[in-house]
Amino acid sequence: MMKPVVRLADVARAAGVSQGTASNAFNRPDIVRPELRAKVEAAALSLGYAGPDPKGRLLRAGKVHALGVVVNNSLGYFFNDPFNREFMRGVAAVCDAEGAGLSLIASHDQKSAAWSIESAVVDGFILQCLEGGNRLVELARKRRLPFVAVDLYPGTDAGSIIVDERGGAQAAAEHLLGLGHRRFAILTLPLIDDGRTGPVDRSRRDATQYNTTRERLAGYAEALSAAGIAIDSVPIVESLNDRRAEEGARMVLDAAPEATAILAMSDVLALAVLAEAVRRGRRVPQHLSVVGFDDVPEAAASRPALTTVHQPIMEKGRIAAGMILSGATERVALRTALAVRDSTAPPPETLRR
Amino acid sequence: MMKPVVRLADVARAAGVSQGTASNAFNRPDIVRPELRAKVEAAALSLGYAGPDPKGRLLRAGKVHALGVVVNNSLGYFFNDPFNREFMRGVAAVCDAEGAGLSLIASHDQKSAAWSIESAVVDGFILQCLEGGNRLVELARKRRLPFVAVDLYPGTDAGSIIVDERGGAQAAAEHLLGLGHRRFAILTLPLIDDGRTGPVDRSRRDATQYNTTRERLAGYAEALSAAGIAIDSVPIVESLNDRRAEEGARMVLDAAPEATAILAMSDVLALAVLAEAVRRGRRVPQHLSVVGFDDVPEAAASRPALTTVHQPIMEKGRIAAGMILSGATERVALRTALAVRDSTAPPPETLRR
DNA sequence: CTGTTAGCGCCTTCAG
DNA sequence: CTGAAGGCGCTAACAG
Repeated sequence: MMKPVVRLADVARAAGVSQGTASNAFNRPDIVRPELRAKVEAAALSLGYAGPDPKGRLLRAGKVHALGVVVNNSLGYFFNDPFNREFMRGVAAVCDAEGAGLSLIASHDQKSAAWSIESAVVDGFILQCLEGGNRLVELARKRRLPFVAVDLYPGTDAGSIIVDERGGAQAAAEHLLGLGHRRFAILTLPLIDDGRTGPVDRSRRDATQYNTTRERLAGYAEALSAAGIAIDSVPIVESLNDRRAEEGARMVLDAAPEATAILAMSDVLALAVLAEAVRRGRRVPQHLSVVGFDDVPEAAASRPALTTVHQPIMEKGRIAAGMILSGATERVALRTALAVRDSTAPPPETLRR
Repeated sequence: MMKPVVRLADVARAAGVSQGTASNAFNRPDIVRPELRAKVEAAALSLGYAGPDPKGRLLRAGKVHALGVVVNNSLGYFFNDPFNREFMRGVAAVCDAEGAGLSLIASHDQKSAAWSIESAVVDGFILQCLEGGNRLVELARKRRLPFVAVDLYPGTDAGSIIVDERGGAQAAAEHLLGLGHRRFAILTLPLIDDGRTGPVDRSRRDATQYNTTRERLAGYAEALSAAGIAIDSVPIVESLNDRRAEEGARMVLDAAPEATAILAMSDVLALAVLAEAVRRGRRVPQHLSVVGFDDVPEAAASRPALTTVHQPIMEKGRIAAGMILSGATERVALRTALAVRDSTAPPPETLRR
């Protein structure tokens, strides 16, 4: 007794109808005579027919009605990052509403990424490009399916959703400057895809690979330099953006013990700084001001609530999914806005330079 | 210029080889003469061929090499729940390792669930059954694909992964009893799929639909009754397990102001109680002990660190994914273990009854 | 090594 | 309303 896979033709034969009619009985029950339909259903039941196989339908229909979200990290990391979670809520909302499927495509190593993208059964891709997106763009392009790049502008042949990273970063720095801070340190997201962390020198800074990081750094630099503070004089520490943000927080506080304000390039990093400050007995915002970036849900819930640069994360997910499912792939630019909360205040009097 | 979809046959023709050879050039490049292969590649390039279409391959191969995770909530909720996240990390690890795809199948309403399950292109399903799993089991069974139910035993025709819920709950209650507590309250996960929250009376308790909830309640009841405390004398409050846990925490503390120990049926609920206790100025564990269930990563990181019932969440995900991908669907039972941390202590002297 | 051929399972014209 | 037939795009088996 091997595996007598029963297919539509079998059901049709057993029911004594043609295959076309059997198909209709399943897919458009209303147009087939009740009597026949019942016969088909009975046959299906007695044969143990599983219903029309999506694989066949797929090939026939051409369209899959599903989208793939390509993640350039392992899914484990992906699910732990609040930004991604929020983003996926937006994507999922649209998929839910449209009844579309959602495939997760992890690409923790280069080969597997290529293969996954080549063989994903989807109508299009959403590329999470925070880090290392260019590779993914190339892969997706080769597949000749619509795709939209998030946080990266891949060219006119594809969609993209970007936010005003630079303006947001600038606003963050200006906010601190306005409060009277003069001694800064920057805790940055990775600049280069080599896993290195720690203090960043100028040559590394100039070699920045990642779009988002570069833009945000540029925003900080612009604001600071307008206030007469050269970016080269500001300690910059590079950190990974997962649990290891803890280490980054330690490093930046060690590297710039005299800083009164930390520009953290993500909320995950900023929250890690908050936690590390507590550990060191430095009160935020009385002794130290911290500004994040992204405005993930955790930012508003932390104590003190985090001052950060808001970007419409869920909205990005919604737009991205909508673009893929509708087939239109335009370029969308969204704005950022500073959300001032409780983690920033004027520096201690004695430290105002 | 409509849509000149180019397929393998076109490439083959253009390259002057047979379709079979063209196929080999892509899928088994080593067995085709380099010269011909180059010709095929050149033809593909000039025609703009996207590579073999997975849809065709799929139908041919029969196997998809992908699994579907069926979620009976909206994905938005799903991603916010730490239990699910941890579980998915396990699933994702296996998919990563096996190069398998991962589809998310949300089923926020009944019709969409049916359709999603019927039309998912996967080799099998993982059913997250914490709430309302039976419906999903039926749907999956109809599809005649392997599936494994998590936290539910669907019968011998499918896989299942369950943990010793009852024993874990019992251990939690016994721990508190051992510390000297006599005044309890229970904050429970939903009993019935009707969205109701608040105090639970006996008839509702007896009508409990959800397996996990029932087992955990039974565990609490057993331990308490062995200590001479009738479950009917213990205030039980039902709460949703998302952000609305906050409300549940408020309700249970209102309903049982004199309780010295709260048995929370999940860590999400327990953490909400911790937060609410802070708001009310009740110190944990000095004034109030709290025990959770699940041991999500947040439990160990909270302050105070949460005493809770550990279950191997990620391991469950790993096992589930492994079972689907290997085609073997057995029944697996895992153990729970109490993790004693800082949210439990003896009750205040004056309140030891 | 390469070419030919036969489906994988389904849906949808088109003719009755 | 029903039946017959073609083809979606690909791969594997077989014959050269």
